[in-house]
Amino acid sequence: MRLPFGERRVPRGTRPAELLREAPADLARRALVAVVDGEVVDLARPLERDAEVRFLTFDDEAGRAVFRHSTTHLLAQAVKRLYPEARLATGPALADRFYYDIQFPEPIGEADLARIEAEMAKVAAEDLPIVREEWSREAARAFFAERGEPFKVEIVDEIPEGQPISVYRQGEFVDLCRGPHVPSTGRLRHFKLLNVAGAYWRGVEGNPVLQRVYGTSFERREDLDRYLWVREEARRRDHRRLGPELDLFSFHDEAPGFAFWRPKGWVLFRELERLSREVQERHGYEEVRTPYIYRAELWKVSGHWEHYRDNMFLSEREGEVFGFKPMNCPGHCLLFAEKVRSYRDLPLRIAEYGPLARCERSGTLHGLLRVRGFHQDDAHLFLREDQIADEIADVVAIVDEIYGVFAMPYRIVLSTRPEDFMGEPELWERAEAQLAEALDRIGRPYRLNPGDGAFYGPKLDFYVTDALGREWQTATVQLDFQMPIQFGLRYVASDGRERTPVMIHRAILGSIERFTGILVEHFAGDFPLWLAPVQARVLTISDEVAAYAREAAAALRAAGLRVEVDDRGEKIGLKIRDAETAKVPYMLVVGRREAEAGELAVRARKGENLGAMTVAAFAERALDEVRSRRLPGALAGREAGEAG
RNA sequence: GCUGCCGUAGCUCAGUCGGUAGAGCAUCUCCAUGGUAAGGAGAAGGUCGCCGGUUCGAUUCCGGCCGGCAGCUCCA
Repeated sequence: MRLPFGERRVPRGTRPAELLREAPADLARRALVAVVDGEVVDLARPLERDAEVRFLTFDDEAGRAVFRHSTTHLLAQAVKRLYPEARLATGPALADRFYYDIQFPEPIGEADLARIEAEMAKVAAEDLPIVREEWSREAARAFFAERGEPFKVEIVDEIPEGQPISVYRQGEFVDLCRGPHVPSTGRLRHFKLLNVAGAYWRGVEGNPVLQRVYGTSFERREDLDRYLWVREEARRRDHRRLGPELDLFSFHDEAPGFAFWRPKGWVLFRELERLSREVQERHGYEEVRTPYIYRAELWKVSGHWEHYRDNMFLSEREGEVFGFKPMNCPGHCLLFAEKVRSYRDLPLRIAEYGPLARCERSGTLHGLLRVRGFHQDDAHLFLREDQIADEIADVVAIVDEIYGVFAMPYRIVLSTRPEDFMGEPELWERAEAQLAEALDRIGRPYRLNPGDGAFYGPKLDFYVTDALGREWQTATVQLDFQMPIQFGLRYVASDGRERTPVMIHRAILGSIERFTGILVEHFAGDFPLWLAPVQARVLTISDEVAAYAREAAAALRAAGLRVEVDDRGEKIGLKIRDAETAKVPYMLVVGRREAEAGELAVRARKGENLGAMTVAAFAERALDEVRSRRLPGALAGREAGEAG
């Protein structure tokens, strides 16, 4: 046997667990499962031949999956003890959690989770060995039928001929399962049941509705605590709570899926647009504004009619159907086609920030993160095929610039041809290869996500990581050979012949609505100064300095800062508290002393006292912070750019 | 869209076993002019999501619809 800690000769039938006796203590203690010639198996699975044997711990993604999958069995066993009538369906591990779909005799609520959890703790304390057995189909069928587990019987029936049917036994509990599993229930100490939701058996509408019990588990207590803290913190930062609280935006029943931007939120929105314009102008983009509503004819040409109609807002007028645009590309194609284009004009980069509308299914709407009306920092690039790699490199450079500003690392995913696609498969393959090649050329790693491309082309999706370590899909770059053909777009090549340009659809922030929602949660409302809707608030100590306060505020506004005055007849403590709650970065306290000296007593957020300074000195300091788009303390040192 | 849950004042929530509702915060008025996270007093504020049914009477029970939440599915 070849082991990470050397080679060993052992008799046939030796178990990986036995090999661990000679392993370093840390590995021996932490190993969860073995990998024998690439196959993940139980530590108790006898070795039949010479092989390379490795061990997985909780540090390995696959190890964590096994660990959490084993926790689902712990959950199932506890449930069967408490509710013998419960019928088990399936219980897989997710990226950071697990769930088990269960049909309870009576629906349970989240209040019941603590009881189940307590029972799980008992099973874990019993430290029951988890043992694999292989059964005949008949035996498995009979067993689960007799135990009143119709879902398990159904699964048994669907296991292909020739594939072994394995069950795992821990104490009195036996579950149908492919495995592998950790060696005993005692390994699973740090777990937490999170929530209950409904789910159809096999995820098919019309099937019986089961209750999906979510939970998570970790090897170490502190990692579980950290996970739960992040969850709780995410709840506190929820943009749906903070947004209205900070006076940024709101929603009304009258327009489901469409945000109302209040003045303060709109400041944020415009600052993001400003950042985008600033960067893109430097990269040779030209901004346009095209119509919102087009005849159905256009959507038939672009392919949206066939592939995207269900998501479009359509209406009929004078016997004709019109559609509100869900994307800008067809409009930009019309613009491109207006003139005879030379190869010298390419790449032509057309940007637009106008409104888009997509009729998302009602159940998918979610605050600003998923809306029906939104704006993108959208652009369409028309180029020659030989310009693809350079142009993609340039787009990635823009991504770096923009996400660097927010200290958000990202990773890239390449999505390929979906089932519902347009055009010739060969063109798709060419486009997919070109995207991969462009990334290779600038040395950017990426992952593959087959079948997830847009209907007109493969794409690169950028997943950014926020301050809580959560990932969000934001930027997207889509390579499209189809639409230029559909629209009959041409340019005159250097040899005088007409050729079809290639198109790149790209957005960096993505939906600005969505991105604002992400930022609210990323910063927990504590925006960097350049984004803060109110950058400073002048607070008066008594009525007699109100005039001076207004004067100082006017001077700061004239300098280009967003400033409010709080001259209410309240105590300074209350005004500080209110400004702190509103997350105003600078509080400028003004009393008789400051009024006489022409100064401001500057208090930064979180109570830091910066002392008294003149109005001009504060303006200079603040403007410098705005211009540099500096980040607030906690994020300032964070690694930006690529996450690999 | 589907399943489950929810919808009472601007916000957070209590309450009515069927007899048209209450607290805190916010708002307004008055007193207090107070130096770094809540000064005091008073007032005003609700077609109890919408429509229908049952009932002498519905915010409460029933049904439908709308919206929200957790998921499923889908995705910027």
